Amino acid sequence: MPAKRLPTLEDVAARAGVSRATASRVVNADPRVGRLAREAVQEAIVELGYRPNRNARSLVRPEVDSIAVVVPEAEETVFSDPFFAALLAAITQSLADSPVQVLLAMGQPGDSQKIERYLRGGYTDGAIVVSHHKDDHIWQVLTATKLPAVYVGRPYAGDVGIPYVDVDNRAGGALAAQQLVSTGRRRIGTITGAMDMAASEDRLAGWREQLHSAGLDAGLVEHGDFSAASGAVAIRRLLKREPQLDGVFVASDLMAVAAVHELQAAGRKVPEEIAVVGFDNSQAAELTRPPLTTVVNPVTALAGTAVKLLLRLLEEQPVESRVILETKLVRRASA
Amino acid sequence: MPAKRLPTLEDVAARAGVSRATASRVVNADPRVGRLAREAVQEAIVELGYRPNRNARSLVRPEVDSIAVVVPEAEETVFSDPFFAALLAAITQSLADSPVQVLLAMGQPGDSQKIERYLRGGYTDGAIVVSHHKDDHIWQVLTATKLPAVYVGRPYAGDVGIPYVDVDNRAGGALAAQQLVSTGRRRIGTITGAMDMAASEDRLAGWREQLHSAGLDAGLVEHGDFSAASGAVAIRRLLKREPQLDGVFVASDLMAVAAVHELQAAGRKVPEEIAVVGFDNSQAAELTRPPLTTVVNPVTALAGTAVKLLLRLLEEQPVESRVILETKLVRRASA
DNA sequence: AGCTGGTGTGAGAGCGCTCTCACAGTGTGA
DNA sequence: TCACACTGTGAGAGCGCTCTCACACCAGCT
Repeated sequence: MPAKRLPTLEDVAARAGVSRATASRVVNADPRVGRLAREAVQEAIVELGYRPNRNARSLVRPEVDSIAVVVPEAEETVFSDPFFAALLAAITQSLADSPVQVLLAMGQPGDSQKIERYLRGGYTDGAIVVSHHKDDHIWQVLTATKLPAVYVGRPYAGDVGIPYVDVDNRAGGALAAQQLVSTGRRRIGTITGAMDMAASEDRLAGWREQLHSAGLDAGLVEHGDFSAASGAVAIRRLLKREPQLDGVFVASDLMAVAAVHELQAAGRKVPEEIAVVGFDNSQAAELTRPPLTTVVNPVTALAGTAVKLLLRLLEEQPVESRVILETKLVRRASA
Repeated sequence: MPAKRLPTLEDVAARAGVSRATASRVVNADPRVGRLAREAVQEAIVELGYRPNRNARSLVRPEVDSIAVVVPEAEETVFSDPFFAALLAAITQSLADSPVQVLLAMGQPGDSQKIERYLRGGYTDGAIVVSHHKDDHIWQVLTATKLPAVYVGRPYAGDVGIPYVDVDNRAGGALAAQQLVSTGRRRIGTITGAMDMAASEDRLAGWREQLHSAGLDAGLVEHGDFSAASGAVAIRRLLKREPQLDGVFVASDLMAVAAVHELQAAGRKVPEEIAVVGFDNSQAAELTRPPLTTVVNPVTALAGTAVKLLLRLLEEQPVESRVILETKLVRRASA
């Protein structure tokens, strides 16, 4: 029930005493308009409070005007997890100078229906999917509707015909393990992320590989879910299983910080008695005591690459089917 | 250059051997369609990867489909400041069950041009403006284009004809001061937020009022800008001006946590030697040591009310011109 | 047989805009 | 003087969709 109809270009044109075409030219800053007509139109726009109808414009001039950032996680998680926050900031940032809008689509990981409906609904021109879980069917929707999309993080299902950017998680896990091994740790555990995500698998695989080649036991694995709480629980389990634990690789800084607190509460000195290596190199890694040795997750590059790939996809240009970014270890006090 | 034209409803209809009208009915789940026709259309949709064109639909059926959350702050700030993060999460959350999309418009506080262009551009049906500064002209744009909008936080310019929701910042400041006074503090300072924002003014006014009525000096004021760094700087200045400082009200938890750390680094015991009261009751207030006594900023209610008001505005229903939410003090260890 | 009402379907208008095309008006050079 | 280009403007088609209206068809009644 649009009680008061918004002013249209037609109204503006009528008021300015010109044709709709001329009014349109003024709105779009077309230079071939006479001084008088231009001023009359501009005046009419102000008087009527005219605001172009984006839908009508997009209908006739089909340009890219929005991309969705899809995060199949609960809203609180998205805004409180520093990795997502940083990623979102970086994505928005890298689109700041373009007229492309960023839409945020979130939702419980279990219930991806809402997101799927969203993607099918034609709300957006393209999608960047972050934090993909094993069980969601997002990629199938993307494929079925041919919606241009890019994943951040390798899709669990493997190559599904959608390009992705990822950090070399396997190498990262190996780097972390190597740091622990090379500083003389011998009873090394790991706390993984949610195991329905490829990143968790890869980090674990890298850690395992490295321990094996050092001839160490790679069985001290506990599964977290990337949340702080799960990090605390996991380290307690690990300690119970192996009281002599002297090193641990934690698959995210958020969990690592929680684990360190837990260790300190249990009277264990970090790093003297037990070394901790995190993953992400988030701000928390720097601020916590002791500062966290951690594997760099190059969020800005990840976001930038994803945006670049998607924009190319939207222009129908060929793109790499995957881009793997290198990682490195930042040595601080915790290991 | 749309090389491959996307399938339209016309294409679907042709493939299914029905009219466009019938295809449209199937897409919109209109029950008055025969079994055969329905199945044929559904099949055609899958085969063609059809996805409705939102613009065309919105053109003819003008419904609310997106609202913008406008935050005139830098992207990093928005995602790292817990107040914004919580507010965004709450806004998104309260729109989660409606088909309304949330658009995020951010930008440097100084340069509100980008945001203004955005609001004028007809990208959205309504706006929730958060963190309004004295110098931005956002409200003028909103008024000029008659874009339905709601402010979170009293607009600096006062009543500008745009409804707003706010917490009672003045009462909050008074509450904080009262807590300090009533626990025997006598040399009480305050660290304000950015002074080009109404919230900062109001919190300061409440604090000042309370000190006056207790017969205490209300001159120990240092200005921050709501960032952690500014909190640290301000507390140092305060200590320099008044080494006997025994209480301080900090206008946000983020600054308060930084101030506490700074105090501890300077060897002052909190709360024994100096009591600290924050504002926001963010998660950090609970987690920091000692836990922060702080004034509650009811983020969820703020967000919910703003959304409710805006939706009513969009339905052309009358709304209150302002809603002021009550606040209270949460007593923890820091004061 | 004719009438009524319900059901499924199609034709076509029109949402607000852009853009092509045509054309009037004004110089400019042969 | 006429042909020519160039500039500014308007008429009108059409983007993909929804929705009204009309109508064909069939059942069940008189």
